[in-house]
Amino acid sequence: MDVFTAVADPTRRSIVEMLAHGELEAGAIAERFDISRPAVSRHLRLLRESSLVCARKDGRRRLYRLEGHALTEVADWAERQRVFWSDRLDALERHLEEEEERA
Amino acid sequence: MDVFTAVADPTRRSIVEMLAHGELEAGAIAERFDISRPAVSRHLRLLRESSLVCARKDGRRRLYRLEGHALTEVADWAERQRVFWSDRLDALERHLEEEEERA
DNA sequence: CATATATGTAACCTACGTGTTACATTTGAG
DNA sequence: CTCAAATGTAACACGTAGGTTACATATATG
Repeated sequence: MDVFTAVADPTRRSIVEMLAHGELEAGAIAERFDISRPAVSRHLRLLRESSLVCARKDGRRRLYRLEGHALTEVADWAERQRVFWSDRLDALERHLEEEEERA
Repeated sequence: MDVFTAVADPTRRSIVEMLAHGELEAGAIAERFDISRPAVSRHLRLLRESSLVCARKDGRRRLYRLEGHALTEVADWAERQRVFWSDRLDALERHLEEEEERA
């Protein structure tokens, strides 16, 4: 699964947000959702397969943490398109659009 | 449809990339894909509904162009998570350095 | 006005993603 | 050794996304 698809799911985005603040074990992640633990486990696998997170074993627990690279891919793509777009517009057009948005 | 889901589809990402370089009419977009025109038309509608693009009529053609905000939403989210993550990583490195100093 | 062109909509089909429950696997503890 | 805890996997159900073809809706043009 590619990174964009991985991040399209709201549950997986939430997991990414959790892990952005630090390492968490699978159980701790699962208990923050209303869905079943296997469902969360699947999301974690998809996040691993898309390289958004990685996991390490600690006894019988698995500790998940965020992997920066994949996130950068998303941010960079979106930012690059946005830059092309804004370069393409001249200052006047941009100004007029902002006027319309305020109206 | 939310922006993340909109951007998860490779066809729609290609359309966004095309439009980042300038306005295009529906037909010009459609002919660059192997799928049927109605299929592309649907993608365009989804992109409109998620505010990634907007369209204006010009005679019997419809000219599509990129809309900046929605893209920014994606870029900002990804970048924000990445920053939290790297801040967290810096903290860990600092912690480990302190450990070393004590050793 | 009649017709062709450009585009979107509707109805339908299929594949796939996401949920569930039941089971397997690993590992710490008594 | 045995058992419970933590986690992942398998099999299945089901909704929805995305493809197709057929049709509808403007709008330019002869």
